[in-house]
Amino acid sequence: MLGNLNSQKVYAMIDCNSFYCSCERLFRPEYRKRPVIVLSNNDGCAVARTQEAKDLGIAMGAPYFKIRELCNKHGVGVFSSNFSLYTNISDRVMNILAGFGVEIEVYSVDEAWIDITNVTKDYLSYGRMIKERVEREVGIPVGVGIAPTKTMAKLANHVAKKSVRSGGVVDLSHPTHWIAARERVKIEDVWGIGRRSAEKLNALGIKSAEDFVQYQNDRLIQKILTKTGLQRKKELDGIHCFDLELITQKKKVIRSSRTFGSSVYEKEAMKEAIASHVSAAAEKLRRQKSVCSVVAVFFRTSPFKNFPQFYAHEGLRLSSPTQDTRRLIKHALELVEGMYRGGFEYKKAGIELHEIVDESQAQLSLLDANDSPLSAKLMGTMDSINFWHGPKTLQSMACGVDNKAWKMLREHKSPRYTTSWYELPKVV
DNA sequence: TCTGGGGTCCTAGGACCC
DNA sequence: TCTGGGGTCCTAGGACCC
Repeated sequence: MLGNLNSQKVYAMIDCNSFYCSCERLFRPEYRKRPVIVLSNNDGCAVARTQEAKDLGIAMGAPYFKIRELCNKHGVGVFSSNFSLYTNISDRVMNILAGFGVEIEVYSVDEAWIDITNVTKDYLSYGRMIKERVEREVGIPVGVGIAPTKTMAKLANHVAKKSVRSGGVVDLSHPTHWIAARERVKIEDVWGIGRRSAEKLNALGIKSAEDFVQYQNDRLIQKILTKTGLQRKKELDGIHCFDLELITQKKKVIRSSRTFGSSVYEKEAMKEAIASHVSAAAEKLRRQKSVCSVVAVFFRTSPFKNFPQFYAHEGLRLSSPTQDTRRLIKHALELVEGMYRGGFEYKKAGIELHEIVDESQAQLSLLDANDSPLSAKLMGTMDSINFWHGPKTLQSMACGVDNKAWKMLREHKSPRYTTSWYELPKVV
């Protein structure tokens, strides 16, 4: 059903350009015109690239050891990821967007939709104003896509990024420009159509977003792409299927995992790593005021290596829900005890918390001790110490005291310019 | 030497029950 | 001894996102 015209919405999708790289550039003006990349944890691979870096042929996810030469040769600015900086800059951008007085869905660290249906009649000018203000007040360049559905606003945003002529703002609020825009966008660049689905659609002769919309057999589309895939197709033709999600949903699964800085060969080191991951995940769990009933542990060797491989992943149900780091560590370490096999070179480990529910609606167990009031107090104190004095100021002994062996490598990390008094930028 | 991390949603298929 | 259909719940795995 199309719904009547009065209920027609207009959304703007705002997306920061090469977000992590743009954050690094803020404090390093000498890189404004030069290629910049940001590396994943452990300086493993490139996870963000500026246009100049893309033009050099640096692919998303390219392992750093394979592109190091190229980077040196072309004077590419190379940075380890600095998430406290990016989150902080992201907050500033989102605050400005929220300040326009409309509904907002923060979709990721660098993207948001806002509902601009009733704030203006001239959507294009409004989009330009949004772009101009974010760039002036935070210094991060953004693209703006405007359209009656979320999926089409994403598409408009994509066109805005590619088209120099658009000046970074594309308005598809009116159907006149839909066909031309959809013809420019490859099917694999449509939001929600990944590589696998694109291959299947290509086989049906669907190459562009426009081909997709024109394809008549919706039953087949649903079969290939599932229900949500068909909804995306409709949204590309202006039919509203997805509302803005205004309330941040609590996580249903919390995961903490990491590749080791250097390989782990000992069970004790593995236990320290696992305990550290539990600590991080449990802190997240408490921050969203939840408890969990299942903890799972996994670890693995490197799939890129020739040597004997081992992968283990096991979960354990607790007798009652908890948010107590100590209890979670205890059970996670029991799992490690049972799962660990010596004689392998371990490269990665992590934990997951499942069956997460609100702490207020946790089932009371009469047989087993729930987290006691004392536990809540202890955890609360620990969280606040770590908040004010920095992560890991206070932690369980199980996490180890000197775990250099598996700690991650971050050789190119920029200072925490905005979140640490000790690392403020200096004006000289 | 060196290849990320953290999520969500959907479906198929098995187990089980009536 | 044999045959059926329909419903629900759970889990594993695929696919996608940034």
